[in-house]
Amino acid sequence: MPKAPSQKEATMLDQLRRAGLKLTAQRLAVVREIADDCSHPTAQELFERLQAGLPKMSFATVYNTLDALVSAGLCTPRVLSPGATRFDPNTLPHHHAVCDRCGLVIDIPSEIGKSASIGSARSCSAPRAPKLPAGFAVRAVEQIVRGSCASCSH
Amino acid sequence: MPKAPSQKEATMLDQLRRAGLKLTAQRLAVVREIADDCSHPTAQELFERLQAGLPKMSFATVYNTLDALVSAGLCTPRVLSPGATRFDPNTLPHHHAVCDRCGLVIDIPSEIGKSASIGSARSCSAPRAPKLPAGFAVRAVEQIVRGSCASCSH
DNA sequence: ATGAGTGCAAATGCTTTGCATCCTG
DNA sequence: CAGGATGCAAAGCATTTGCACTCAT
Repeated sequence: MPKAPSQKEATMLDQLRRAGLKLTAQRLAVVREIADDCSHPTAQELFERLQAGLPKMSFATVYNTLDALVSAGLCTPRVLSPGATRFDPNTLPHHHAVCDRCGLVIDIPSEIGKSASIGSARSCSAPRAPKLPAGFAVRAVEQIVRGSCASCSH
Repeated sequence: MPKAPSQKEATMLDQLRRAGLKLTAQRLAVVREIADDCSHPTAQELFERLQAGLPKMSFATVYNTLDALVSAGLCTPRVLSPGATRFDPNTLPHHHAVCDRCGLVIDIPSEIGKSASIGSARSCSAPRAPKLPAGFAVRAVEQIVRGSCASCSH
């Protein structure tokens, strides 16, 4: 049996509707696939998974839909390593840990208010950034922690 | 007249020699081109500039040489936006400001010891990273400040 | 019914690879 | 003079584009 729509999924569909975008079978499938996926999939990966349910879906549609989600502010493209853009449905401020060896990506919630050595995206997003070039208007701050995950460090 | 070799250039060549790599005309040219370049050029850009002095140099050689520099720890590949890897000869800990509109990349020195909301790479590189996944061995922390540069904000 | 959305296939852009040739150490 | 390095061209991926057709609204 098909699983029930998650909260996140429902919200994303709702926002797509509000943005005046048509809810096609392909978009429903992409949203369902990515809404609760914290693995930061690439377009390739999503395409492959979606083949199961929609054998005729094309790459172009996957990219189109992801672009629509990005434009609607429902997910963020991330280039965490060379080769492929990943898509991140987590719209809360957070950073990423990336394993150099296996490529695993793990979300790191930014702890707002904590006197962190790693600042949160929110607290950094306007003031306090040190020595920024004059006139630079900050929109977002990303942090990437590189290293080896538990499995790869054995 | 050809400009005199910079300090940085001389050091890089020295380290390549120490690494047992042959100093070919192509490598000399790549090192000279990148050593004091803080614009974070792509392989394409370097290739185009190098054409002037070495019309027969191939792409493969540019990539080979850059790989050699990276392996020797003399420069770092950076994927700051989708599409192309940039090469960064600055080996001191620092972060980057990236302009969303024109793609300009600006180095931000990490101010070690400052109680910064943006932590320095060094101070973050082992302890203090909040809520890191258990067993994750940190090698480096990157920060990317996204927004609009002075010219693009007009 | 109408225009946004889709599928297909070809094109593009960055990077890698295979192999014969060259040249540094 | 031997093995690393180069040049060339073709192959490999990720992503984009053009266009005729389809379908959600």
